[in-house]
Amino acid sequence: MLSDMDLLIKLAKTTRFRESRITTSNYCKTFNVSQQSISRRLIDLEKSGLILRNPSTDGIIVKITAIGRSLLYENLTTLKKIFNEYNPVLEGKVVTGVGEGKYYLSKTQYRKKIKKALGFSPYAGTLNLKVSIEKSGEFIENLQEIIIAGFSDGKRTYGKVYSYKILIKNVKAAIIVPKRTHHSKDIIEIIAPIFLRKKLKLNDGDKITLKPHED
Amino acid sequence: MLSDMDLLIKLAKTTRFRESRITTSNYCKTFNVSQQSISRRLIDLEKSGLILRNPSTDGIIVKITAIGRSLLYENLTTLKKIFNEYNPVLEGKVVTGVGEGKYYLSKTQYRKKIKKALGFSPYAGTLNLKVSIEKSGEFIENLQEIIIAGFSDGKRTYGKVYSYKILIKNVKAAIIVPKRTHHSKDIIEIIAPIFLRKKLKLNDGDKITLKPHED
DNA sequence: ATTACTATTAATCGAGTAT
DNA sequence: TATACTCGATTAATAGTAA
Repeated sequence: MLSDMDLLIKLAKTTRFRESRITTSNYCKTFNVSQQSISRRLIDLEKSGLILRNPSTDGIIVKITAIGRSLLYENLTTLKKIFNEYNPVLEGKVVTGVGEGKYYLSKTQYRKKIKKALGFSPYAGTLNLKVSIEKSGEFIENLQEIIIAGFSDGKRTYGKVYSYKILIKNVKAAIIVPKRTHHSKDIIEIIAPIFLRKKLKLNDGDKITLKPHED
Repeated sequence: MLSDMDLLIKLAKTTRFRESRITTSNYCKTFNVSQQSISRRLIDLEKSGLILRNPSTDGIIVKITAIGRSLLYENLTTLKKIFNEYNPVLEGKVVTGVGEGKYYLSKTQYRKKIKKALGFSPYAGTLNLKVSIEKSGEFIENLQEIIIAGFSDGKRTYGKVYSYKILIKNVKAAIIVPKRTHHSKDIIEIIAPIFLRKKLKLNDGDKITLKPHED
């Protein structure tokens, strides 16, 4: 039985994510199904948003979409994890903070919740790193998410904060992402039990590597 | 639609290739199919030799077989190739030849065929490397196979030889595997247009790295 | 050559249920 | 509780063809 993923992998092998001409009669040989089936399944893949398709009497111009590509990449990551070949790191460059992490860390209730959730009392400032949006997205996606619940102090409500445990030069730390800025950004904020800038002698522009940290 | 690979990946994620207890009712939730379908599909996977299955009224003890594992690994390699993350190398240790390559290279007809197939006239000896059987198997499996046809000289017939283009310290060379010894061995034989031992100053015990070579 | 529609056949799924 | 059988319902695949 031919799965979507099988067909998508075959497409990726032959098109390499570029606009390419294929024919259903070619494909049906490799999967040992009918020409009609390949035709229908390609239409299905298009309906699912995994490929773009431009059929003609001369073949079909296909291109794997970003969604299709990320589905394939997700599969790759899964298989790497299965075979213990997944050792992700994230490179970042130290920048002077513009994030709102420091504000959050000034609230006692957040500090208490962070201590409970992450196991350390955070230093009252964040280390800000400039990163590749794409790479940080992928890195963070594969970390275990720990949610710091929001709260209300009577005057206003404070939103939840997403946190992700990491190691930064063997110091246990965490990336924090306030819910209201929970979208891809090129600056990430890091909290730690110590003043990272001082203890690790970091200056603006220094490159640093983050690793996942699981207990 | 649930494919064998989807189910096998899920099994690999939860069992990590160890004997583990699962239940069909648990699995059907993640795939959004019926309990009966998971049951039947697991039986199918067993019939295909991909898993071992020991059902009871308390669940099913499953274990992914070597065949199942290699199918998953093949998928990993395919996806790595798609995302250009596949840069295989093979480490070997120089040993004094015990292979039969030299005999083959003494036959003019083989030499002519090699020149035609690989694009170089081979030096009349082979460089022998001791390698890990498992790693060399995987390395060679992923190289393009070029067959040097066999022939007959009237007295006897000479079998075909499999060859695989490689780079050894940037020298274009090839692994050769005579058909009659075409099984996993811990010694591989390399031919090249030059006397590798002399030109690369190699001695027994020296470690060397092979890379694939495509034209 | 193609792609892909329609009608028919084949395979797969799931409800009910035995064990 | 499990697994997994039978069998009717559903879905997918193919043959024949139109475009």
